[in-house]
Amino acid sequence: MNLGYACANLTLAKNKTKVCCNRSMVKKTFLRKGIDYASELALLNVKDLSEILKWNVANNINFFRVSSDMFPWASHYKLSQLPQYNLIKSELLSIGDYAKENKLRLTSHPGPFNVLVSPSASVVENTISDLNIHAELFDLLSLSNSTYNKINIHCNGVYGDKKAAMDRFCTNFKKLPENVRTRLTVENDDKASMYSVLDLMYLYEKIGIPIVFDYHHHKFCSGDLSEKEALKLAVSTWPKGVIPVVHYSESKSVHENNSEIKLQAHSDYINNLPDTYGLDVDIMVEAKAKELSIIPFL
DNA sequence: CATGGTCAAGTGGCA
DNA sequence: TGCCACTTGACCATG
Repeated sequence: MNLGYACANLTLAKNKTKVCCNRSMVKKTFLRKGIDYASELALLNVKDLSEILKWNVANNINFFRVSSDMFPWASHYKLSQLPQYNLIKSELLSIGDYAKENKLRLTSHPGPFNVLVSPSASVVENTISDLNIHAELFDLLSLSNSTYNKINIHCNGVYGDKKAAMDRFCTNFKKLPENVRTRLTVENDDKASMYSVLDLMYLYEKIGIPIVFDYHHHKFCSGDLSEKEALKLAVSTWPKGVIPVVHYSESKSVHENNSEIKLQAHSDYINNLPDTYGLDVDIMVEAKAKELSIIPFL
């Protein structure tokens, strides 16, 4: 069992050097400075990914979610067009080697704008483009073509008919290149009207895509399964030889005893680790305090 | 240099 | 209708 955290390291971010992997810019700046500046930021982001992974190794953390914002405005150019592409490429290659040597599990979680179930062709197009960028990054890192290095998404839409939406997911899944398809996973949602683990089994049965179980989301969308049942079902969708990933977080509203905050929002820290019911899983902790939240449990 | 308004993208729930 | 929440606040104009 490995514990991991997502995207950013607060300890390093507070350094004078401001280590971070999601330097970006607003639209106006992108229009003004263009791909040259995007390249500079991307190179800094990539170098800092290396710093974070080194810190992780030094602190016995070998599970980490890579930021989806490594390349600012990446959907507007090909990575190979970046002026510093060769430098970025070689840096990523060496990070990939480092990850392999140290048995680091790297995953990703593209944002809520990825909607493979969308009835809109342009939304699906943009989704495919974003997923491609994630896969290209993973290829440059020489990460495995399997859900060991998952690219995990939600369905992100229902439109009044889950089955029809999931059918579109299956259709669009077939349009994805191999380096995305082999890594793609789906996660249960945190709204009752959306996709429970049980709902997502429909996708698994049709296209064999593994399900990431999120403990916190399950509380809001159980599909009438107990936590144990839903976890076991999700774990059963993972291929042999790949340890399933689960997500764990706690409610900010409960932590801070503040009913103004939505129950779904994530707390800074966690009080417990989840019950894995004897299953071997890697736990991605989604807490605002990032690495600080898991240190007590290592 | 500190700070507050603002920021690409999709969706659903809620006040 | 507009804000919040979602895997992560960061950028940048202004004072």
